[in-house]
Amino acid sequence: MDMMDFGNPNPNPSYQSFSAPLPSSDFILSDYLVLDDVVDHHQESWSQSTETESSEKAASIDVIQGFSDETSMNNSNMILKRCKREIKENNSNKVEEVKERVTFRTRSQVEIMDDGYKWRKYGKKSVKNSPYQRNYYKCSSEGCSVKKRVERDSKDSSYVLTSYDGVHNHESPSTSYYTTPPVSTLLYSNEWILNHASTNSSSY
DNA sequence: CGGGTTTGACCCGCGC
DNA sequence: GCGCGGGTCAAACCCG
Repeated sequence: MDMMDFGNPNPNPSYQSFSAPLPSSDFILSDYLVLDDVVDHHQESWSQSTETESSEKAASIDVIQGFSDETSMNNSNMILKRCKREIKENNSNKVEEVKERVTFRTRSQVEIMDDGYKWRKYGKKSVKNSPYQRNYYKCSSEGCSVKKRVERDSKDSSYVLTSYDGVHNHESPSTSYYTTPPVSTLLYSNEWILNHASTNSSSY
């Protein structure tokens, strides 16, 4: 299986290489979505509506704001859905358990994308309502529990859905791709999107 | 031989 | 309680 550089679709707030994807071979980055939990909650449609989703999960918090203008986002080939934080209640105490999940939808002919981190495949499952199988990967770095799921979009097989769960607690093995110093997690969530929404429009 | 992949089994949560 | 589906485990296998 060919590997290809995917820029860095990585929820790790410390790095920012999105602006410098290195297209190679048959990788086509002509359409790009940043989504949250889209696989779980929006299977019926990839339409670009954003108005009704936040009400689906009362515990969800939008950390991305300021993109009401979908048209402008479309023009940059990158459509932001939202990033959420899930809050879970734990017995007596209300514990805020942050589960960073970011889902990317990428038009690609291959499913393996090199995002700068080293992944170890640990499972593969067939998915209901999809002819394609979902692959499960863990970050192979010691002590890092970041996971990702990769599956092909059942509605449009030319797209690959990549979901990242968690945040890397280490640097990417290929730090040469990264140029921006670390910023705080929540700040990054905004800045990362904002920067690329404004700078990527002519990248592809 | 070490590290990654494959794949069937197992676990768990959820809906009925 | 039961079945289903998603997620994970781990032994076997593969490959450099």
